Amino acid sequence: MALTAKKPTIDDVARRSGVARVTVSRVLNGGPNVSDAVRAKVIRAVEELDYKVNPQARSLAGGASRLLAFVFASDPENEPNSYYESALELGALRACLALGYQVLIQNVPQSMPDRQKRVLDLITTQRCEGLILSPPYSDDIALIDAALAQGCRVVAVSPGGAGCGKADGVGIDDEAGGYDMARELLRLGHRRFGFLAGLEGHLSADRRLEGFKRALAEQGLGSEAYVALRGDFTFRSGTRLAPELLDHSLRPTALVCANDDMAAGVLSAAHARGLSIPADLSITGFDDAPVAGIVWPPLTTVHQPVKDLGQRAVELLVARLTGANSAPGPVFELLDHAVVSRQTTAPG
Amino acid sequence: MALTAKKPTIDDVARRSGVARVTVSRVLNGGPNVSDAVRAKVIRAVEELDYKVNPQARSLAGGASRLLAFVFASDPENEPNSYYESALELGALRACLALGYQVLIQNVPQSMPDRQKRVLDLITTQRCEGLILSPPYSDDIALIDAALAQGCRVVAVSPGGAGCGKADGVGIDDEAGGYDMARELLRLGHRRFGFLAGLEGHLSADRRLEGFKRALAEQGLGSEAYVALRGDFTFRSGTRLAPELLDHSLRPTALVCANDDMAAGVLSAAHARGLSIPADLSITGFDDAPVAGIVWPPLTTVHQPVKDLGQRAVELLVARLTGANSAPGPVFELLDHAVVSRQTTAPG
DNA sequence: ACGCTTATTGGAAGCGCTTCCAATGTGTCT
DNA sequence: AGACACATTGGAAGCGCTTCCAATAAGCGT
Repeated sequence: MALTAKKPTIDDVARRSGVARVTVSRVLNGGPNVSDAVRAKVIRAVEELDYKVNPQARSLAGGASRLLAFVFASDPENEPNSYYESALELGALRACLALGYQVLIQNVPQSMPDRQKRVLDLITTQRCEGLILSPPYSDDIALIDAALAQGCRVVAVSPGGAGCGKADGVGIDDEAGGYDMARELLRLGHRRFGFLAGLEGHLSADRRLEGFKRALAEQGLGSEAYVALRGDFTFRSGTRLAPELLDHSLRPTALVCANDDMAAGVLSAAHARGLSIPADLSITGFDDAPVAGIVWPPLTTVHQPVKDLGQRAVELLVARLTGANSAPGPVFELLDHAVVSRQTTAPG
Repeated sequence: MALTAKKPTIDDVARRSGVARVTVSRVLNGGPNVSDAVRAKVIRAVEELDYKVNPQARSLAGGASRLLAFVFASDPENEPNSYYESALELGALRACLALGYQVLIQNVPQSMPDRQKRVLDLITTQRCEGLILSPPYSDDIALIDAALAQGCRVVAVSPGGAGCGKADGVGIDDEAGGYDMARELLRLGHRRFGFLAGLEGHLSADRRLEGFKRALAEQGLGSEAYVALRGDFTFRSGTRLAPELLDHSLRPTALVCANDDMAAGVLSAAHARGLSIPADLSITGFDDAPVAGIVWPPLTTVHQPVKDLGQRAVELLVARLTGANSAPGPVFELLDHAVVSRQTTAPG
């Protein structure tokens, strides 16, 4: 096996460029007070040697690990491939690449008994400086507080409630998303609805229901106009719960789902009982995941820029870490959503 | 903001347990030659202090970063959520958690001009000790050689060809998978086929076509019995290429796809032109991704244990790094596959 | 009881980098 | 011209850990 020549160190660069180690360090970190001539010399030496800083050494000396952690909750056994989380991760990865940070992906199912400790240990053990929390962790105040207390910055992705008060956040206006979707259905003439909500604790998803209710209320429609059930965001929970919604005495003409996977499940169940979609029943999702375009007919849904959420989350975090953002209170960044009308909705 | 008390160091533990720093280090690393009494004392001190080793310091001093890199190719713009890669990643994550390693996820689209350098830089820059290559990187001999030359261990996931000769690997027998699927279709009486292959360079996916051909050949069927096209593994490429397959003069009665996403696309296109599946046309996929159960009717496909592939990949890698595996040549681990007959296949 | 090996412990050095602070040089103000 | 600010450089210390090697204690045969 070809033994690798030892990697060049900062001292090699210093020697080669005829300056002190500390000067090289300054150049590497874009520090001030370096003359152009010296800077050029150093940069040339770096290139000639193909020198790369050792992040471990830098972290040890400087106290900054440039390590972020992205925590998501989905249970691999149930949901091996949640679009929402994959896309968030991809966005985070992309931003990290651009910013020179690294992100440790951590999958901590809600079902784990010691899940909070698990996340906190990650910070301690790996020396992560920042935490990106996806739902439902983004609403876990105790966790956020604990992380903050350890000096770890945190950003919540799509927090639904009070989480906003503690940490920075990114998200869309889920309430408005639910409202917009309901408005569209009302416009089409629907007056009796089924609503398939998400897992308990996912506050942002619950806000979709609230927006839905608000739109109904504007038309003078109250709780007599809909029946709501809770699924777990999976396709299977959609197929499982669809019958209960469809057979309800209310006889809904439209089924509104808190995400696309469940909507796909509902759609499948509707097919199975021979319903013609959208003629017999309108179905809507949320997220605009790939599955929305894959099912037949393609799903009307609410688009949200999930990849961008992941990206902005990292950017917010890094802004805090570098001090670029020194706002005293938490900042929340709102991204746009939009109803995408495809072919599972029709006049009711 | 509550300033965090400084984290305890190994010296704190040493002081507290009344031994030397080096002894604590020995206990922490499970080293030999530590008396039970001392070991117990140290462990107690560690617990009382809630001490965690600093991985950066350990890495700097010991030269082992315990960092792995997982490289995947999908272009986020096209395929934000490939089941195959997500599942691989999840498996890798799980194994890393168990083994005390960390994995850096790296998305390097094939379209990047300097993709190989990108991957190698990752090793150098982040000091990764091991590389997990998913297709098509698992067949990139130049990349594998370069990584190996840098002293980085590598394991190829589902290599299709010569990659096996250089690095350790895990995978299923893709050739047999293609063969088995074809056998099933032949058994159902089909004699004219369309085959939707994957992207060029994905050698393991190509082997599925080889297996398919072998099964046909066994029945005396040659190239007159099928028409093959190349897609890019996406749903969209399935819908796009389906017409060409269906309208071919051969008039295939079964369409065999190299993965489930494309099969779902083909299915969708078949629906669009009013075909009744599987009565008018049989369609099969490969992978047994969630989408296989989501489309209507559910897809007949070849199951492969993708999560396990990711997990075993990490385990193989770590075995090399720790010396647990010191086989002179590369080892290849074969996992099981199985045809899963659902409802897109019927007698032809 | 003596020299020997073997188990257990600790001292010291140093991984590659950043931090703090002192040492120069250069220009400006009065 | 002298004092002073400022820009530019380097020396030294040390981040928290592991490695190498020396030191001591304990066990054993004869």
